[in-house]
Amino acid sequence: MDQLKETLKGHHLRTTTCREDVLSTFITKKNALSHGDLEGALGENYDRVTIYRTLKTFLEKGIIHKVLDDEGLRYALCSHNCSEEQHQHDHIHFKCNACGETNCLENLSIPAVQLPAGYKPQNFNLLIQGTCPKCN
Amino acid sequence: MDQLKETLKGHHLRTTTCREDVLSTFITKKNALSHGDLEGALGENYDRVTIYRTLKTFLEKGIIHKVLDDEGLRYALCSHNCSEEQHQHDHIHFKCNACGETNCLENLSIPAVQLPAGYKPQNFNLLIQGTCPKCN
DNA sequence: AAATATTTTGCAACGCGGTTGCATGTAAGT
DNA sequence: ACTTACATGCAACCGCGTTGCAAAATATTT
Ligand SMILES: [Mn+2]
Ligand SMILES: [Mn+2]
Ligand SMILES: [Zn+2]
Ligand SMILES: [Zn+2]
Repeated sequence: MDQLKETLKGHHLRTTTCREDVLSTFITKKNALSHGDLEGALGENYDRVTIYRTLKTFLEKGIIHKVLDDEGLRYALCSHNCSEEQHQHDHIHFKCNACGETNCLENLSIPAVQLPAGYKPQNFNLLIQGTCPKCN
Repeated sequence: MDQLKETLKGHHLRTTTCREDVLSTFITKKNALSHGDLEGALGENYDRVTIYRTLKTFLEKGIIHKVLDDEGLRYALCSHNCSEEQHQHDHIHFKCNACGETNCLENLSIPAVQLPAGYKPQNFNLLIQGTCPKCN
């Protein structure tokens, strides 16, 4: 059975060509993608709105996660077993100021910080900007 | 001499009532503010565009810095001696999911991380979301 | 294989955040 | 006071993202 269809089924989603193409794009390009990137990659095939809705659905079902950025949101594949119930993303994101790519550093977890009394942390987002190995 | 005027002069900016009011709003409310927050606070006094331009100018001159957010950008006062030449912001930002406020934790610097070979880091942005002391 | 129920898509329209051009108004230096 | 450089308001515009609704596609049942 097709790998893409299997992933979609695994997250309780109907297989549609748009979903397959969006998922496939995330897999082949490995960096974080904005809606505009996808629109560029998938061209005239799908309506803008459909891509927005696909991203929203993928977010909810735990297929992708948001990546914070100082200019516009991006999305990246969830590597591990995220689902509708649990998203876990304490890894670092790196944005290259030269090529503009943003990537997940899946192996690097965000270091713990000692917050002042009264703060109850739940989510962590660490974005490091600089130059990536390719542009070095 | 007025404190506000002095700050503006110090960053080589002309004193205008809009700039004074925006700066004053940042000082009295202590949390990070969005453009919308300022529009709400300053009401009918100024055009939206003027507020946008004031924020842009303050950013460039080192009076405020951007604060990352999972939904829309915010801005906060630069505490130390930022200028046109140097912005230094390695402190942590905390966003409360209850009251919605985002604050600078100026005393908490972002812990160093060991990046893989080839990555040259320049900027760090750490956003922690959770519950703040007030909403605890 | 056909019929049905349910979800997904495309289209049009809209709202919001942010930018630009240009004429007018204002601050600062002389 | 006069001049110059900068700041503001207004109008128009663009891009991102959302919503409502009818048509199309998918999954399920017969
Ligand atoms: Mn990631
Ligand atoms: Mn800050
Ligand atoms: Zn790069
Ligand atoms: Zn709070």
